[in-house]
Amino acid sequence: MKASDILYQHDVKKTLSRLALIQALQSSNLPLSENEIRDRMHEQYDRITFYRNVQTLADSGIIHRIVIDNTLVKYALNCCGKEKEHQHSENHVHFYCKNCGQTICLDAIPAHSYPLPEGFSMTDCEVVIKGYCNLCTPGNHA
Amino acid sequence: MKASDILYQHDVKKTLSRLALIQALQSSNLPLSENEIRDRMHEQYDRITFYRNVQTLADSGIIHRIVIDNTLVKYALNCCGKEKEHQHSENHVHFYCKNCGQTICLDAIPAHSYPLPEGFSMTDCEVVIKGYCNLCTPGNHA
DNA sequence: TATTAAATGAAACAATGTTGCAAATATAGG
DNA sequence: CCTATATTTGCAACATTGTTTCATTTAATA
Repeated sequence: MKASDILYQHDVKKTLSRLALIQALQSSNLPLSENEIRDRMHEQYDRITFYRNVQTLADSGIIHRIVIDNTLVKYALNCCGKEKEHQHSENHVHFYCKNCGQTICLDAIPAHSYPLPEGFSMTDCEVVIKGYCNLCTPGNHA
Repeated sequence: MKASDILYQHDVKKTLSRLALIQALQSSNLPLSENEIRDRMHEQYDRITFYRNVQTLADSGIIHRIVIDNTLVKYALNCCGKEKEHQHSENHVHFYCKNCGQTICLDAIPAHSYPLPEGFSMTDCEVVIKGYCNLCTPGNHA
């Protein structure tokens, strides 16, 4: 889907930096870090605007934030760039390769539901699996 | 268990700042942030030493790190201060209250195992559930 | 096209995490 | 107990990440 249509459908103002940010994410089928997005945005990248826009786009449901650890955050378009019309499930599982850094949205795998203590309520469940991808798992030879 | 015994059993050198760090965590039955630990360490707290020691103690299996999000990390003793002798399970579930900030180790709940794509391998599974604790859930009146 | 509210980008700040290095300290051996 | 040695500590300086204020620019509406 066109970046401008995504913004329009989510009732978010169309600006050059937002279009460039969405297009950067669309140029990859994997979630990207700020640095990876910056490299794809070229001149359009401004750090302060970036922080504000990822907040705005996350709030409006266009993208989601994946916290790999306290020093690494990745961003991904909801619906992962596919043309699916149905709303992206917020609570799916993410995989991070500790060797190559590749991050994968396992959209097909919903986060398991865990029993909470009496009186507690849940709004989000974030699951990050760390390990090695098919290319980096010892013993696999690509 | 005494802090010095914990260090000895894990073959980590006994120093004042490590003892104070462990004792700070022992003084709470909930995981603590750096600031919460700092307040409990008083004069013994030094920021650089703190970062190095949490790394050392995590590597040796004495504590574990809970990344709530990119701007908030909590630390907890393995075995959660209880006198259990068995090794703490690395992959349990954590709960974070979005209202009061309280973080809870749900030690009894092992992280669910998720199917990975062919050729992938897992080393860690981090599950953070966010929501509201019993005191902060709307509708509950303490 | 003019109006208005929102978005941008610069500067300055705040918080978090890291590295190099000299001084201090913990353990092991005598 | 004392000395030797390797580790730990704490300072200074730096790097990265994220935020706030405010004047200017831009997008959407009438």
